[in-house]
Amino acid sequence: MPRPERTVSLAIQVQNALRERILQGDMPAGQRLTELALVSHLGASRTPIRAALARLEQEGLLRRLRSGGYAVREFSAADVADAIELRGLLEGWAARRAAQKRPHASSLAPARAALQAIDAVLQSERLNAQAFGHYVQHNQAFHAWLSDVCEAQVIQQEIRRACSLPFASPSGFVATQAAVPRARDLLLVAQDQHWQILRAIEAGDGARAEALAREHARVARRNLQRVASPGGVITAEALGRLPSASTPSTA
Amino acid sequence: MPRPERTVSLAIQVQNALRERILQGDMPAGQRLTELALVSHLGASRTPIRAALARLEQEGLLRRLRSGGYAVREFSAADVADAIELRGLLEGWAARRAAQKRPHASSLAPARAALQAIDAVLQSERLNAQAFGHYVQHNQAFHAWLSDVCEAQVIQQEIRRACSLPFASPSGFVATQAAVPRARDLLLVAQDQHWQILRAIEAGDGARAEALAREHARVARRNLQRVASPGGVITAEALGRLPSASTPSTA
DNA sequence: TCTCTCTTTAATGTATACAATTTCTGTGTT
DNA sequence: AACACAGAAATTGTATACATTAAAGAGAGA
Repeated sequence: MPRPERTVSLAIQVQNALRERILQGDMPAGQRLTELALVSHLGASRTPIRAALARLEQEGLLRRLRSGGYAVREFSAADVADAIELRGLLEGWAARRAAQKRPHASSLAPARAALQAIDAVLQSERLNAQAFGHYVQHNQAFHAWLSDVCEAQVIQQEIRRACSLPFASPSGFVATQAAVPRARDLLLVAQDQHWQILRAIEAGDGARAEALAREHARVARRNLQRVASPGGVITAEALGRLPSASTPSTA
Repeated sequence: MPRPERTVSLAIQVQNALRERILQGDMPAGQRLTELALVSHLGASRTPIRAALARLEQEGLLRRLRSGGYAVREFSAADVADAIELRGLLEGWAARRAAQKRPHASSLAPARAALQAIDAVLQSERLNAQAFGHYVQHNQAFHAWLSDVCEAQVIQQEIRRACSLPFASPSGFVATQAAVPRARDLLLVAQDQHWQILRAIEAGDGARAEALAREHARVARRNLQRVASPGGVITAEALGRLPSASTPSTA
């Protein structure tokens, strides 16, 4: 019997559509989003649009204006780096907690499966777009598993929030790496860390698991620095079609 | 010239009123909140009430129901403990970052002032309600300073969110301690940690600052365990008028 | 008596009209 | 020319009617 085929509410559709457009860079950072303009662009009425805007603010993609309304949030290179480190911090906590809980082998199985799949992807020396897609998929699975095994609702929620900023998500910069010559080398390093995190959890070594997860996030930060210009400022071109990261308003 | 006397929107008023009632335990954990019921209770129309509900969900006090609508969120003792540890994790990050930044003496001044004020409060051997009030006030000031000096917007935001759960806030259990016989002793320990955190930051010792801040949060966790019953379950009576913590639905 | 289905009820989702506030603009004065 | 003020436009905040969907209950059949 098929699932009842849940129709998503208009508000969610609007939210997704707006997120897409913001992340694609269609709306420049700092720009104010007026509800009426969105009404004419998206077709929905103000009510679901208001709801979507509120949720996108909570997601971190918009910021509230003092006088009311919202604007596309601006991210400096420092903000992006901090967001990535935040994720590392939380995942590190999750890894330590998971190690302390001494999970059964059955709990470890999905992680092992995800990592074996990544191993398979990385076997070929040259990676095409499809290979990157597979990497992203199984990478997400591993990180999702990591936030699950700690069995701490509160932390899971924060990890989900931290990863909602696309450039902070575990696979945030993988797509941009597709163009980089030595892309595979970076993924190999990350994958080695994956295995070591899993082994540390298996062995009940919480401190090591935490340290590894933190270091693992720094790989993403290093990739960010490859993309950013020497001055530490992210240019729109450098980020390509990724997030709405831009120069901070003060600089 | 006085400030323009900003009138807060109805939605905010509703949000505050609802938060108050939830935290006072007027609405039992798990209870569904229907908009129409709130309309008749609070006088506002559905629109601002919907907005308030959405924001309270983001605050963590409500949870969304699959079928739509919201219910008062239930917190287990484990949830509360995790929330406290999350705060310690974030504040630890902030402390380390602050130490790495080597802040000027002028930046340290407000922290020193807050701690000296706490010292003054703790000098008397017997603490009355007013003394606890002062402790809470300056304790909040110190922790607010801690999240400020790290100068990382992203983290500040998360700390604010983590502290919005009242039992996870730095002063969450201070009020409940007022009844405990040796209350002052616990505060003395916490205050010593405050000074050591400040010294570590001053000395640029990031690792020590982080470890201290993490340990500092564990003081709050120990206080939680004093309040919780032996089985690890928080009873409504034990928590008194504090948060809407209750037994989890599964147990 | 149980269960399945249909009807009824109640709740949320959406659209829109109105109110209040903010922001811009043009004009007048100094 | 600079500033202040008033008015108009635009934008968000609020209320409410309507649509849609989930939940509850009644009734018939097994």
